[in-house]
Amino acid sequence: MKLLDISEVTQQTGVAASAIRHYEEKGLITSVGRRGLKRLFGPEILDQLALITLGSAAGFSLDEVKGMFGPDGRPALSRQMLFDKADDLDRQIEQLAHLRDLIHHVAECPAPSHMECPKFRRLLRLGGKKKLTTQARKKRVGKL
Amino acid sequence: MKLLDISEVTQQTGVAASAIRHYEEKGLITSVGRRGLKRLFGPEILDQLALITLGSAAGFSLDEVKGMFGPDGRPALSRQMLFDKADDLDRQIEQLAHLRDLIHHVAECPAPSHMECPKFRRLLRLGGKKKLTTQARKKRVGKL
DNA sequence: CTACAAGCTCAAGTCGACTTGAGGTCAAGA
DNA sequence: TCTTGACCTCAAGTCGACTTGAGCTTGTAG
Repeated sequence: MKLLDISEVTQQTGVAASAIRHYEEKGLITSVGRRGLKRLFGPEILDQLALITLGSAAGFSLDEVKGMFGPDGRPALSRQMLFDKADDLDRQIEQLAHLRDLIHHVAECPAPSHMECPKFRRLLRLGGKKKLTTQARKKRVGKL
Repeated sequence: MKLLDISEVTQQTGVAASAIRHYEEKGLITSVGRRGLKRLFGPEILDQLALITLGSAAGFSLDEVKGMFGPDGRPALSRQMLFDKADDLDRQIEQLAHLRDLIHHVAECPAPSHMECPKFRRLLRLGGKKKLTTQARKKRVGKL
């Protein structure tokens, strides 16, 4: 079982070293030891980081991700809270799909002003009235 | 055609007055005039705010929303950029669906540690390798 | 006419998730 | 042994989207 230093982890996951340290500080991950000052991680760190990346890409805060599946893999959230989160995700998905349709329409519709296009307004009316039971957040997911 | 003051707009849209002023300052919307100091808005503001809310709920920055459909309704973005954004949304949707499945599994799986559950790891492996062509951001979408 | 609630402006603050920078440490190669 | 480069810590900074607070203005009800 090979131990990885932080540069190997960043290489294999694309997660910045500063972010990894940040996650450790917040208790989302733990290093298995040190060589001198340098952190050493077990191979499971790769899955854990994939999970953190996925969770935060989906709009959960680090604290929420931590609650969903902590470093030990045991969720700190109740079953009900997890189901609520899954429902939130479904609503978020609906919204995204809705916006995607709207954007497609904008790209294709010849009307000079979309607000005057009845189809656009109809699409617009469909969305945005449901409440989320837990917070969902959004931040930069990726670039170019 | 009735004019609305800012409190009526917040009432009908749920968007805070401070946010509305912020959007105006950033050029996403414009008020049609003033009564004394107080801003007056035309009824189209309701659709415009719905659009802004939807767009930013979907992870776009205010600048991006502004580009997608400015206050005049004419998109400042090329058709290609719009299609790219729509594709990004599709990828984001995939990720969200993926995480939802993972969370459902976490809620239902009896394994003490998810990292040891083969199904969990299989689900985990499926996601998180696609690139977005434009930035997608995430922020607070709603609460409770 | 006067008071007041509601809005206004402008500057500063907040929050989350990192990033950056200064200055320090240390394992390993020459 | 000496040097170096990779890492370290800790404090401070950044970014976006607002929110908050202080102090000012004004249409409208009494």
